[in-house]
Amino acid sequence: MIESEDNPKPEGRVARRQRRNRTALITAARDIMAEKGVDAATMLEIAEHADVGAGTVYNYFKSKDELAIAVLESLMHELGRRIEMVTDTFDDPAQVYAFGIRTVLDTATTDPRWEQMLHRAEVIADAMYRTIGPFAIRDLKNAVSAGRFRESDPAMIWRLTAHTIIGASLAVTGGELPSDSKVQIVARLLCMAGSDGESAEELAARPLPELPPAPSE
Amino acid sequence: MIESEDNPKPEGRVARRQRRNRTALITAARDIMAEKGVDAATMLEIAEHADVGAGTVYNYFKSKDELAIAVLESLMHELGRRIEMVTDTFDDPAQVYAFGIRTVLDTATTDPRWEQMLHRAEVIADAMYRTIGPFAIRDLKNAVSAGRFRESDPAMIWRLTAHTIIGASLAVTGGELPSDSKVQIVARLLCMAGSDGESAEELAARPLPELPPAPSE
DNA sequence: TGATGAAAATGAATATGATTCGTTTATGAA
DNA sequence: TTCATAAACGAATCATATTCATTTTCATCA
Repeated sequence: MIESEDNPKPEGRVARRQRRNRTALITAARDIMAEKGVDAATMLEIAEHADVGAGTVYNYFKSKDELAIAVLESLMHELGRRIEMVTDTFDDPAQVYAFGIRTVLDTATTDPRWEQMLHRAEVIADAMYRTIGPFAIRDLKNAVSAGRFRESDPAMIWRLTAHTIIGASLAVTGGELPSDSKVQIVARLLCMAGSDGESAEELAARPLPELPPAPSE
Repeated sequence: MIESEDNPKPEGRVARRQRRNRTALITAARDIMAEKGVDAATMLEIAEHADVGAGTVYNYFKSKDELAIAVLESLMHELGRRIEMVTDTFDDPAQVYAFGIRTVLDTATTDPRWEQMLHRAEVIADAMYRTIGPFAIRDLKNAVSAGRFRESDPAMIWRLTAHTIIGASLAVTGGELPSDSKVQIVARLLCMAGSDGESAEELAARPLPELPPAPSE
Protein backbone atom coordinates (compact mmCIF):
# COMPACT_ATOMS: atom_id res chain seq x y z
CA MET A 1 0.00 0.00 0.00
CA ILE A 2 3.00 2.25 0.42
CA GLU A 3 3.46 4.27 -2.73
CA SER A 4 5.48 7.20 -1.57
CA GLU A 5 8.15 6.55 -4.20
CA ASP A 6 5.63 7.64 -6.85
CA ASN A 7 5.44 11.09 -5.30
CA PRO A 8 8.67 13.05 -5.23
CA LYS A 9 6.83 15.95 -3.57
CA PRO A 10 5.01 15.13 -0.34
CA GLU A 11 1.81 16.91 -1.45
CA GLY A 12 1.89 15.44 -4.95
CA ARG A 13 -1.43 13.69 -5.09
CA VAL A 14 -3.30 16.28 -3.06
CA ALA A 15 -1.97 19.10 -5.16
CA ARG A 16 -2.84 17.25 -8.33
CA ARG A 17 -6.40 16.58 -7.22
CA GLN A 18 -6.79 20.18 -6.10
CA ARG A 19 -5.65 21.44 -9.47
CA ARG A 20 -7.97 18.98 -11.18
CA ASN A 21 -10.94 20.06 -9.06
CA ARG A 22 -10.33 23.75 -9.57
CA THR A 23 -10.00 23.28 -13.31
CA ALA A 24 -13.07 21.06 -13.47
CA LEU A 25 -15.08 23.65 -11.57
CA ILE A 26 -14.03 26.51 -13.83
CA THR A 27 -14.71 24.41 -16.91
CA ALA A 28 -18.14 23.34 -15.69
CA ALA A 29 -19.03 26.87 -14.63
CA ARG A 30 -17.79 28.21 -17.95
CA ASP A 31 -19.96 25.79 -19.93
CA ILE A 32 -23.08 26.43 -17.92
CA MET A 33 -22.64 30.17 -17.48
CA ALA A 34 -21.88 30.65 -21.15
CA GLU A 35 -24.98 28.64 -22.00
CA LYS A 36 -27.56 30.15 -19.62
CA GLY A 37 -25.89 33.23 -18.16
CA VAL A 38 -24.34 33.72 -14.75
CA ASP A 39 -27.56 34.26 -12.81
CA ALA A 40 -29.35 31.22 -14.20
CA ALA A 41 -26.39 28.92 -13.56
CA THR A 42 -26.89 27.38 -10.11
CA MET A 43 -24.03 26.37 -7.87
CA LEU A 44 -25.56 22.92 -7.47
CA GLU A 45 -25.65 22.35 -11.22
CA ILE A 46 -22.06 23.49 -11.53
CA ALA A 47 -20.97 21.22 -8.69
CA GLU A 48 -22.74 18.24 -10.23
CA HIS A 49 -21.15 18.87 -13.63
CA ALA A 50 -17.75 18.99 -11.96
CA ASP A 51 -18.55 15.80 -10.00
CA VAL A 52 -18.11 17.32 -6.58
CA GLY A 53 -20.44 18.01 -3.69
CA ALA A 54 -22.28 21.28 -3.34
CA GLY A 55 -20.16 22.47 -0.44
CA THR A 56 -16.86 21.63 -2.12
CA VAL A 57 -17.15 24.57 -4.49
CA TYR A 58 -16.67 26.85 -1.53
CA ASN A 59 -13.32 25.25 -0.74
CA TYR A 60 -12.08 26.67 -4.03
CA PHE A 61 -14.06 29.89 -4.45
CA LYS A 62 -15.33 32.21 -1.75
CA SER A 63 -18.54 32.95 -3.58
CA LYS A 64 -20.41 32.53 -6.82
CA ASP A 65 -19.19 35.96 -7.83
CA GLU A 66 -15.57 34.93 -7.37
CA LEU A 67 -16.21 31.85 -9.46
CA ALA A 68 -17.78 33.97 -12.21
CA ILE A 69 -14.73 36.22 -12.19
CA ALA A 70 -12.45 33.20 -12.51
CA VAL A 71 -14.53 32.06 -15.47
CA LEU A 72 -14.27 35.45 -17.12
CA GLU A 73 -10.54 35.43 -16.47
CA SER A 74 -10.23 32.05 -18.12
CA LEU A 75 -12.28 33.15 -21.11
CA MET A 76 -10.25 36.32 -21.52
CA HIS A 77 -7.06 34.31 -21.42
CA GLU A 78 -8.31 31.97 -24.12
CA LEU A 79 -9.55 34.92 -26.15
CA GLY A 80 -6.15 36.56 -25.97
CA ARG A 81 -4.50 33.39 -27.19
CA ARG A 82 -6.81 33.19 -30.17
CA ILE A 83 -6.61 36.86 -31.05
CA GLU A 84 -2.86 36.39 -31.05
CA MET A 85 -3.27 33.62 -33.61
CA VAL A 86 -5.45 35.79 -35.80
CA THR A 87 -3.21 38.82 -35.67
CA ASP A 88 -0.30 36.58 -36.53
CA THR A 89 -2.26 35.35 -39.52
CA PHE A 90 -3.83 38.49 -40.93
CA ASP A 91 -2.12 41.66 -41.92
CA ASP A 92 -4.80 44.14 -40.95
CA PRO A 93 -5.83 44.14 -37.27
CA ALA A 94 -8.89 46.14 -38.23
CA GLN A 95 -10.17 42.94 -39.82
CA VAL A 96 -9.89 41.20 -36.48
CA TYR A 97 -12.10 43.82 -35.01
CA ALA A 98 -14.58 43.61 -37.85
CA PHE A 99 -14.58 39.85 -37.39
CA GLY A 100 -15.48 40.25 -33.74
CA ILE A 101 -18.27 42.72 -34.37
CA ARG A 102 -19.73 40.53 -37.08
CA THR A 103 -19.59 37.47 -34.83
CA VAL A 104 -21.44 39.23 -32.05
CA LEU A 105 -23.99 40.58 -34.49
CA ASP A 106 -24.51 37.17 -36.09
CA THR A 107 -25.02 35.60 -32.70
CA ALA A 108 -27.41 38.31 -31.69
CA THR A 109 -29.55 38.00 -34.81
CA THR A 110 -29.61 34.21 -34.46
CA ASP A 111 -30.28 33.85 -30.75
CA PRO A 112 -34.04 34.18 -30.16
CA ARG A 113 -33.43 35.71 -26.75
CA TRP A 114 -31.80 38.72 -28.36
CA GLU A 115 -34.16 38.99 -31.28
CA GLN A 116 -36.52 41.58 -29.87
CA MET A 117 -33.70 43.96 -29.04
CA LEU A 118 -32.31 44.00 -32.51
CA HIS A 119 -34.82 45.74 -34.74
CA ARG A 120 -32.35 48.51 -35.31
CA ALA A 121 -29.26 46.34 -35.26
CA GLU A 122 -28.35 46.55 -38.93
CA VAL A 123 -28.49 50.31 -38.99
CA ILE A 124 -26.59 50.70 -35.76
CA ALA A 125 -23.99 48.12 -36.70
CA ASP A 126 -23.29 50.02 -39.86
CA ALA A 127 -22.78 53.21 -37.91
CA MET A 128 -20.51 51.36 -35.53
CA TYR A 129 -18.39 49.97 -38.32
CA ARG A 130 -17.98 53.37 -39.82
CA THR A 131 -17.04 55.23 -36.67
CA ILE A 132 -15.37 52.96 -34.17
CA GLY A 133 -14.32 49.96 -36.18
CA PRO A 134 -11.75 51.36 -38.54
CA PHE A 135 -10.25 53.64 -35.91
CA ALA A 136 -10.22 51.80 -32.65
CA ILE A 137 -8.05 48.83 -33.40
CA ARG A 138 -6.42 49.89 -36.64
CA ASP A 139 -2.73 49.30 -36.49
CA LEU A 140 -3.06 47.86 -33.02
CA LYS A 141 0.03 45.78 -33.51
CA ASN A 142 1.92 48.66 -35.06
CA ALA A 143 0.99 50.81 -32.10
CA VAL A 144 2.45 48.20 -29.80
CA SER A 145 5.69 47.77 -31.72
CA ALA A 146 6.04 51.52 -32.10
CA GLY A 147 6.02 51.74 -28.32
CA ARG A 148 2.83 53.72 -28.22
CA PHE A 149 1.79 51.65 -25.19
CA ARG A 150 3.83 52.08 -22.08
CA GLU A 151 2.40 48.93 -20.58
CA SER A 152 4.34 45.93 -21.74
CA ASP A 153 1.90 43.23 -20.60
CA PRO A 154 0.20 42.07 -23.81
CA ALA A 155 -2.76 40.73 -21.81
CA MET A 156 -3.84 44.31 -21.29
CA ILE A 157 -4.08 44.85 -25.01
CA TRP A 158 -6.36 41.86 -25.45
CA ARG A 159 -8.48 43.11 -22.59
CA LEU A 160 -8.72 46.47 -24.23
CA THR A 161 -9.73 44.86 -27.50
CA ALA A 162 -12.25 42.48 -26.02
CA HIS A 163 -13.86 44.99 -23.73
CA THR A 164 -14.12 47.58 -26.42
CA ILE A 165 -15.90 45.02 -28.53
CA ILE A 166 -18.19 44.28 -25.61
CA GLY A 167 -18.91 47.96 -25.22
CA ALA A 168 -19.63 48.29 -28.89
CA SER A 169 -21.81 45.18 -28.78
CA LEU A 170 -23.89 46.76 -26.07
CA ALA A 171 -24.40 49.67 -28.42
CA VAL A 172 -25.52 47.24 -31.13
CA THR A 173 -28.19 45.75 -28.92
CA GLY A 174 -29.28 49.10 -27.57
CA GLY A 175 -27.81 48.37 -24.16
CA GLU A 176 -30.64 46.01 -23.36
CA LEU A 177 -28.69 42.83 -22.97
CA PRO A 178 -29.76 40.55 -20.18
CA SER A 179 -27.93 42.01 -17.23
CA ASP A 180 -25.54 39.13 -16.65
CA SER A 181 -24.44 38.27 -20.17
CA LYS A 182 -20.85 39.40 -19.96
CA VAL A 183 -19.59 35.85 -19.76
CA GLN A 184 -21.89 34.81 -22.58
CA ILE A 185 -20.57 37.53 -24.84
CA VAL A 186 -16.94 36.74 -24.20
CA ALA A 187 -17.62 33.06 -24.74
CA ARG A 188 -19.14 33.85 -28.09
CA LEU A 189 -16.32 36.16 -29.03
CA LEU A 190 -14.15 33.08 -28.97
CA CYS A 191 -15.76 32.12 -32.27
CA MET A 192 -14.14 35.14 -33.79
CA ALA A 193 -10.78 33.43 -33.87
CA GLY A 194 -12.21 30.07 -34.90
CA SER A 195 -12.40 26.84 -33.00
CA ASP A 196 -9.58 25.57 -30.87
CA GLY A 197 -8.15 23.06 -33.35
CA GLU A 198 -8.32 25.37 -36.33
CA SER A 199 -4.98 26.03 -38.00
CA ALA A 200 -3.72 29.42 -39.07
CA GLU A 201 -4.25 28.39 -42.71
CA GLU A 202 -7.88 27.53 -42.05
CA LEU A 203 -8.34 30.82 -40.25
CA ALA A 204 -6.89 32.70 -43.19
CA ALA A 205 -9.36 30.94 -45.47
CA ARG A 206 -12.37 32.06 -43.43
CA PRO A 207 -14.53 34.65 -45.14
CA LEU A 208 -14.18 38.04 -43.50
CA PRO A 209 -17.01 40.53 -43.27
CA GLU A 210 -16.53 43.54 -45.47
CA LEU A 211 -15.21 46.55 -43.70
CA PRO A 212 -16.62 49.87 -44.85
CA PRO A 213 -13.98 52.32 -46.05
CA ALA A 214 -12.57 54.40 -43.26
CA PRO A 215 -13.80 57.97 -43.21
CA SER A 216 -11.04 60.11 -44.68
CA GLU A 217 -9.07 62.03 -42.10
CA MET B 1 -66.88 65.89 -2.25
CA ILE B 2 -67.66 65.90 -5.92
CA GLU B 3 -64.50 66.75 -7.77
CA SER B 4 -65.18 65.38 -11.21
CA GLU B 5 -64.83 68.84 -12.76
CA ASP B 6 -61.15 68.77 -11.72
CA ASN B 7 -60.58 65.69 -13.85
CA PRO B 8 -61.31 66.16 -17.54
CA LYS B 9 -60.29 62.57 -18.19
CA PRO B 10 -62.11 59.92 -16.16
CA GLU B 11 -58.89 58.13 -15.19
CA GLY B 12 -57.08 61.31 -14.21
CA ARG B 13 -56.21 60.61 -10.62
CA VAL B 14 -55.48 56.94 -11.16
CA ALA B 15 -53.24 57.67 -14.09
CA ARG B 16 -51.46 60.32 -12.09
CA ARG B 17 -50.84 58.00 -9.17
CA GLN B 18 -49.63 55.29 -11.51
CA ARG B 19 -47.17 57.63 -13.13
CA ARG B 20 -46.04 58.81 -9.71
CA ASN B 21 -45.56 55.25 -8.48
CA ARG B 22 -43.65 54.14 -11.54
CA THR B 23 -41.39 57.17 -11.33
CA ALA B 24 -40.88 56.73 -7.61
CA LEU B 25 -39.94 53.09 -8.11
CA ILE B 26 -37.42 53.85 -10.84
CA THR B 27 -35.95 56.66 -8.78
CA ALA B 28 -35.66 54.52 -5.66
CA ALA B 29 -34.20 51.61 -7.60
CA ARG B 30 -31.80 53.95 -9.34
CA ASP B 31 -30.53 55.38 -6.06
CA ILE B 32 -30.10 52.02 -4.39
CA MET B 33 -28.74 50.13 -7.39
CA ALA B 34 -26.28 52.89 -8.17
CA GLU B 35 -25.15 52.84 -4.55
CA LYS B 36 -24.82 49.10 -3.90
CA GLY B 37 -25.14 47.44 -7.30
CA VAL B 38 -28.09 45.63 -8.82
CA ASP B 39 -27.61 42.32 -7.02
CA ALA B 40 -27.26 43.80 -3.55
CA ALA B 41 -30.32 46.02 -3.96
CA THR B 42 -33.31 44.08 -2.63
CA MET B 43 -36.81 44.50 -3.94
CA LEU B 44 -38.08 45.08 -0.41
CA GLU B 45 -35.65 47.92 0.16
CA ILE B 46 -36.61 49.48 -3.14
CA ALA B 47 -40.32 49.15 -2.35
CA GLU B 48 -39.84 50.75 1.07
CA HIS B 49 -37.89 53.66 -0.39
CA ALA B 50 -40.69 54.22 -2.88
CA ASP B 51 -43.28 53.97 -0.08
CA VAL B 52 -45.18 51.05 -1.57
CA GLY B 53 -45.74 47.46 -0.50
CA ALA B 54 -43.44 44.70 -1.60
CA GLY B 55 -45.95 43.22 -4.02
CA THR B 56 -46.78 46.53 -5.65
CA VAL B 57 -43.48 46.61 -7.51
CA TYR B 58 -44.71 43.66 -9.57
CA ASN B 59 -47.71 45.65 -10.77
CA TYR B 60 -45.28 47.91 -12.57
CA PHE B 61 -42.38 45.61 -13.47
CA LYS B 62 -42.53 41.93 -14.32
CA SER B 63 -39.25 41.17 -12.58
CA LYS B 64 -36.24 42.68 -10.88
CA ASP B 65 -34.40 42.37 -14.19
CA GLU B 66 -37.02 44.44 -15.97
CA LEU B 67 -36.77 47.06 -13.25
CA ALA B 68 -32.99 47.14 -13.63
CA ILE B 69 -33.38 47.63 -17.37
CA ALA B 70 -35.81 50.49 -16.78
CA VAL B 71 -33.26 52.04 -14.43
CA LEU B 72 -30.51 51.72 -17.02
CA GLU B 73 -32.83 53.21 -19.61
CA SER B 74 -33.53 56.15 -17.36
CA LEU B 75 -29.84 56.69 -16.65
CA MET B 76 -28.97 56.51 -20.33
CA HIS B 77 -31.64 59.06 -21.10
CA GLU B 78 -30.31 61.44 -18.50
CA LEU B 79 -26.76 60.82 -19.72
CA GLY B 80 -27.76 61.63 -23.27
CA ARG B 81 -29.35 64.86 -22.11
CA ARG B 82 -26.19 65.89 -20.31
CA ILE B 83 -23.83 64.86 -23.10
CA GLU B 84 -25.94 67.01 -25.35
CA MET B 85 -25.34 69.95 -23.02
CA VAL B 86 -21.62 69.33 -23.04
CA THR B 87 -21.33 68.95 -26.79
CA ASP B 88 -23.33 72.11 -27.17
CA THR B 89 -20.86 73.84 -24.88
CA PHE B 90 -17.52 72.52 -26.03
CA ASP B 91 -16.13 72.62 -29.51
CA ASP B 92 -14.17 69.36 -29.48
CA PRO B 93 -16.22 66.19 -28.89
CA ALA B 94 -13.01 64.36 -28.11
CA GLN B 95 -12.86 66.40 -24.93
CA VAL B 96 -16.24 65.05 -23.93
CA TYR B 97 -14.86 61.59 -24.26
CA ALA B 98 -11.73 62.43 -22.31
CA PHE B 99 -13.96 63.98 -19.66
CA GLY B 100 -15.85 60.72 -19.34
CA ILE B 101 -12.76 58.56 -19.10
CA ARG B 102 -11.24 60.84 -16.51
CA THR B 103 -14.43 60.79 -14.45
CA VAL B 104 -14.56 57.02 -14.40
CA LEU B 105 -10.90 56.86 -13.52
CA ASP B 106 -11.28 59.40 -10.74
CA THR B 107 -14.19 57.50 -9.30
CA ALA B 108 -12.35 54.24 -9.52
CA THR B 109 -9.26 55.53 -7.77
CA THR B 110 -11.40 57.13 -5.06
CA ASP B 111 -13.85 54.32 -4.37
CA PRO B 112 -12.22 51.87 -1.92
CA ARG B 113 -14.13 48.99 -3.46
CA TRP B 114 -12.25 49.42 -6.72
CA GLU B 115 -8.90 50.18 -5.21
CA GLN B 116 -7.39 46.73 -5.44
CA MET B 117 -8.20 46.45 -9.13
CA LEU B 118 -6.45 49.63 -10.04
CA HIS B 119 -2.76 49.13 -9.46
CA ARG B 120 -2.19 49.44 -13.20
CA ALA B 121 -4.87 52.04 -13.83
CA GLU B 122 -2.65 54.99 -14.62
CA VAL B 123 -0.62 53.11 -17.18
CA ILE B 124 -3.62 51.55 -18.83
CA ALA B 125 -5.55 54.78 -18.88
CA ASP B 126 -2.72 56.42 -20.73
CA ALA B 127 -2.74 53.66 -23.32
CA MET B 128 -6.49 53.99 -23.63
CA TYR B 129 -6.31 57.74 -24.17
CA ARG B 130 -3.75 57.29 -26.86
CA THR B 131 -5.45 54.54 -28.81
CA ILE B 132 -9.19 54.72 -28.42
CA GLY B 133 -9.81 58.17 -27.04
CA PRO B 134 -8.69 60.47 -29.80
CA PHE B 135 -10.07 58.24 -32.54
CA ALA B 136 -13.37 56.89 -31.35
CA ILE B 137 -15.32 60.03 -30.70
CA ARG B 138 -13.24 62.60 -32.52
CA ASP B 139 -15.45 64.64 -34.75
CA LEU B 140 -18.46 62.71 -33.60
CA LYS B 141 -20.65 65.69 -34.26
CA ASN B 142 -19.03 66.31 -37.61
CA ALA B 143 -19.60 62.70 -38.52
CA VAL B 144 -23.27 63.13 -37.76
CA SER B 145 -23.69 66.33 -39.71
CA ALA B 146 -21.70 64.88 -42.60
CA GLY B 147 -24.31 62.13 -42.79
CA ARG B 148 -21.89 59.42 -41.90
CA PHE B 149 -24.60 57.89 -39.71
CA ARG B 150 -27.64 56.55 -41.45
CA GLU B 151 -29.56 56.38 -38.19
CA SER B 152 -31.06 59.74 -37.41
CA ASP B 153 -32.02 59.05 -33.80
CA PRO B 154 -29.45 60.94 -31.74
CA ALA B 155 -30.10 58.70 -28.77
CA MET B 156 -28.19 55.98 -30.60
CA ILE B 157 -25.13 58.15 -30.74
CA TRP B 158 -25.19 58.77 -27.01
CA ARG B 159 -25.61 55.06 -26.45
CA LEU B 160 -22.62 54.41 -28.63
CA THR B 161 -20.59 56.95 -26.71
CA ALA B 162 -21.65 55.79 -23.29
CA HIS B 163 -21.23 52.12 -23.98
CA THR B 164 -17.86 52.61 -25.55
CA ILE B 165 -16.83 54.45 -22.42
CA ILE B 166 -18.16 51.56 -20.37
CA GLY B 167 -16.17 49.11 -22.45
CA ALA B 168 -13.07 51.22 -22.08
CA SER B 169 -13.68 51.56 -18.36
CA LEU B 170 -13.76 47.83 -18.05
CA ALA B 171 -10.37 47.79 -19.69
CA VAL B 172 -9.17 50.37 -17.17
CA THR B 173 -10.17 48.22 -14.26
CA GLY B 174 -8.78 45.09 -15.82
CA GLY B 175 -12.23 43.70 -16.48
CA GLU B 176 -12.63 42.77 -12.85
CA LEU B 177 -15.52 44.95 -11.99
CA PRO B 178 -18.15 43.46 -9.73
CA SER B 179 -20.37 41.63 -12.15
CA ASP B 180 -23.42 43.83 -11.79
CA SER B 181 -21.91 47.29 -11.86
CA LYS B 182 -23.27 48.46 -15.19
CA VAL B 183 -25.83 50.66 -13.52
CA GLN B 184 -23.23 51.96 -11.11
CA ILE B 185 -20.93 52.96 -13.92
CA VAL B 186 -23.58 54.77 -15.88
CA ALA B 187 -24.72 56.55 -12.76
CA ARG B 188 -21.19 57.79 -12.21
CA LEU B 189 -20.78 58.82 -15.81
CA LEU B 190 -23.48 61.35 -15.11
CA CYS B 191 -20.84 63.33 -13.24
CA MET B 192 -19.08 63.83 -16.50
CA ALA B 193 -21.54 66.46 -17.57
CA GLY B 194 -21.77 68.04 -14.16
CA SER B 195 -24.67 68.16 -11.75
CA ASP B 196 -28.21 68.74 -12.87
CA GLY B 197 -28.42 72.40 -11.98
CA GLU B 198 -25.08 73.34 -13.49
CA SER B 199 -25.24 75.91 -16.25
CA ALA B 200 -23.45 75.71 -19.58
CA GLU B 201 -21.11 78.48 -18.42
CA GLU B 202 -20.16 76.55 -15.30
CA LEU B 203 -19.58 73.47 -17.39
CA ALA B 204 -17.31 75.37 -19.73
CA ALA B 205 -15.32 76.60 -16.74
CA ARG B 206 -14.67 73.07 -15.47
CA PRO B 207 -11.07 71.96 -15.83
CA LEU B 208 -10.70 69.35 -18.52
CA PRO B 209 -8.20 66.53 -18.35
CA GLU B 210 -5.38 66.84 -20.82
CA LEU B 211 -5.79 64.79 -23.92
CA PRO B 212 -2.60 63.23 -25.26
CA PRO B 213 -1.78 64.19 -28.85
CA ALA B 214 -3.36 61.85 -31.38
CA PRO B 215 -0.94 59.42 -32.95
CA SER B 216 -0.14 60.75 -36.40
CA GLU B 217 -1.83 58.81 -39.19
C1' DT C 1 -74.79 60.84 -1.24
C1' DG C 2 -74.00 56.16 -0.82
C1' DA C 3 -73.44 51.78 -3.28
C1' DT C 4 -70.82 49.06 -6.57
C1' DG C 5 -67.27 46.71 -8.96
C1' DA C 6 -62.96 46.94 -11.20
C1' DA C 7 -58.28 48.12 -10.61
C1' DA C 8 -54.49 48.60 -7.60
C1' DA C 9 -52.09 47.80 -3.26
C1' DT C 10 -50.75 44.85 0.21
C1' DG C 11 -47.71 41.76 2.88
C1' DA C 12 -47.76 37.12 4.51
C1' DA C 13 -46.61 32.80 2.39
C1' DT C 14 -43.93 30.23 -1.04
C1' DA C 15 -40.02 28.84 -3.81
C1' DT C 16 -35.54 29.05 -5.16
C1' DG C 17 -30.91 28.89 -4.66
C1' DA C 18 -26.49 30.71 -2.26
C1' DT C 19 -23.97 29.69 1.68
C1' DT C 20 -22.81 27.41 6.22
C1' DC C 21 -21.47 23.87 9.21
C1' DG C 22 -21.15 19.58 11.70
C1' DT C 23 -19.88 15.10 10.16
C1' DT C 24 -17.45 11.80 7.35
C1' DT C 25 -13.68 10.46 4.37
C1' DA C 26 -9.06 10.61 2.34
C1' DT C 27 -4.27 11.58 2.81
C1' DG C 28 0.56 11.67 4.45
C1' DA C 29 3.61 11.30 8.41
C1' DA C 30 5.11 8.77 12.33
C1' DT D 1 -1.33 0.66 11.89
C1' DT D 2 -2.49 4.89 14.06
C1' DC D 3 -3.00 9.63 14.20
C1' DA D 4 -3.70 14.46 12.78
C1' DT D 5 -4.90 17.25 9.31
C1' DA D 6 -7.07 18.68 5.22
C1' DA D 7 -10.66 18.12 2.03
C1' DA D 8 -15.26 16.55 0.70
C1' DC D 9 -19.80 16.25 1.66
C1' DG D 10 -24.76 17.39 1.60
C1' DA D 11 -28.46 18.38 4.75
C1' DA D 12 -29.88 22.51 7.11
C1' DT D 13 -30.03 27.49 7.15
C1' DC D 14 -30.91 31.83 5.44
C1' DA D 15 -31.81 35.51 2.22
C1' DT D 16 -34.65 37.23 -1.08
C1' DA D 17 -37.34 37.16 -5.52
C1' DT D 18 -41.95 36.23 -6.61
C1' DT D 19 -46.89 34.85 -5.90
C1' DC D 20 -51.52 35.26 -4.38
C1' DA D 21 -55.56 35.65 -1.50
C1' DT D 22 -57.29 39.55 0.77
C1' DT D 23 -58.09 44.46 1.54
C1' DT D 24 -58.26 49.17 -0.03
C1' DT D 25 -58.98 52.82 -3.36
C1' DC D 26 -61.69 55.27 -6.47
C1' DA D 27 -64.47 56.44 -10.74
C1' DT D 28 -69.09 55.68 -11.89
C1' DC D 29 -73.86 55.89 -11.37
C1' DA D 30 -78.51 55.09 -9.14
